[in-house]
Amino acid sequence: MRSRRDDYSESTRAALVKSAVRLFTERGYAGTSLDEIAKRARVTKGALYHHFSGKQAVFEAAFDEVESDVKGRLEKILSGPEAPWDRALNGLREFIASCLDPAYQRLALQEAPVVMGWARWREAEDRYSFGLIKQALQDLIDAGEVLAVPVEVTSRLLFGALCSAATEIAHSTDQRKVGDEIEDVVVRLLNQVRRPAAGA
Amino acid sequence: MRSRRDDYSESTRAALVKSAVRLFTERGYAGTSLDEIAKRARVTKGALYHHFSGKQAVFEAAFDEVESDVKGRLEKILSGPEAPWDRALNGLREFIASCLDPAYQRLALQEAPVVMGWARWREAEDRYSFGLIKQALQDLIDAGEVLAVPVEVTSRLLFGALCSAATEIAHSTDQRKVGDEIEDVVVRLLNQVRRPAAGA
DNA sequence: GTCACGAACATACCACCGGTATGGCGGTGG
DNA sequence: CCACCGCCATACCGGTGGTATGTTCGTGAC
Repeated sequence: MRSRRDDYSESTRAALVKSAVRLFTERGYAGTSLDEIAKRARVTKGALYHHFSGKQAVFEAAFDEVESDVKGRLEKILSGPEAPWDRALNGLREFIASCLDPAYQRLALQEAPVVMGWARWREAEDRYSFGLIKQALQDLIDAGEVLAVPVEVTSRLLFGALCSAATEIAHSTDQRKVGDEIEDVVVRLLNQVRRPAAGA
Repeated sequence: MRSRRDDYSESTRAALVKSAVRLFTERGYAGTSLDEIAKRARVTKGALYHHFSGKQAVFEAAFDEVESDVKGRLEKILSGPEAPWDRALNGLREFIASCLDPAYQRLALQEAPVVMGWARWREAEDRYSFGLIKQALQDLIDAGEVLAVPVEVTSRLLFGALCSAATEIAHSTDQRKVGDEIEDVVVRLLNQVRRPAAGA
């Protein structure tokens, strides 16, 4: 039976993660102290170290929090009822939109590879956004919508391009304009590799 | 007149930068202490703080060191006597090769945006590799080799894709195979946007 | 030659932060 | 009702970035 204490414990842990996401997004990993994270969650460092093994673990929890959110929205779109090509396109737009979230931008895309180490980050990304992008590309190929390409490296190229572009959008003064430009270029490129038989 | 002391000073500064490049590459920015950097250069932290205003400044000096190297090699190729299309292709190969250098990989591409802050990093990149890529793309458009595209965002997409891909290559067990795959995909994409009149 | 001066360092010290050890409070199961 | 233990607070330590101060020695003026 789930006890009252379990509720309390989970609540403080969630508060710590929420606090960590906020502060890591605002000041970065190196710029935020554990005392600040704990203080914002109205506890002390002792509580933090009870729930997490260290600063890295706190970061990874914040990372999972942010990634899960994006993954959820992407999954919903990619498993929709539309045609494969349209699902991919909508997924693309959704991913770009997600990248505009400062938390996802800084935590998951910028700092995570440095803080967690590239290998661990890549492993984690395989279970989140990158994994979905790879899957979407594979689906397009299986459906005969696009020419056969090496899925792993192509999705890696696509992922890198989108992350870089999204950062550009996020920091530009006219987000709408830059966003449209990028979507335009990507769609044009995708249309180039689209199989003639499937196209208009 | 250049004094003996100036020689000494420049020598120790260079030794500090070299030491910083080495250690930042091996252990990352957060993982290396200023004492270590100074020790490897056979001086103390006092000397380091005489030449640099702080840890960030040391990192930026190391960053400039690595970037200048890559920029030099790229400039040589891009300003060669070959046709624009071939120069671009050779530049592409050279850039991918440069990305395999652990120092450039980790320092300039991975940690720099986090350590220097994205805005400052972007500003610096405009004067280094990214600036050259953007210029190369502009040249291709001016020469009528490829379709007109928004240069800024397209080169950003390309740059992001290449960096991401290069990291993938660097960490893969069979670098040759993955490298060839990536070059193949990129060249195929580029050929898609190549103007029919200019192509074969 | 020598002497004062300042650049080029070395040394000593401080504040802060990640991490650990220990103490105490209160919900929970028996 | 009580002993236990999870949950959390407090106290403390080592290391690190940064600063302030001391020391050496090449340099240029006389």
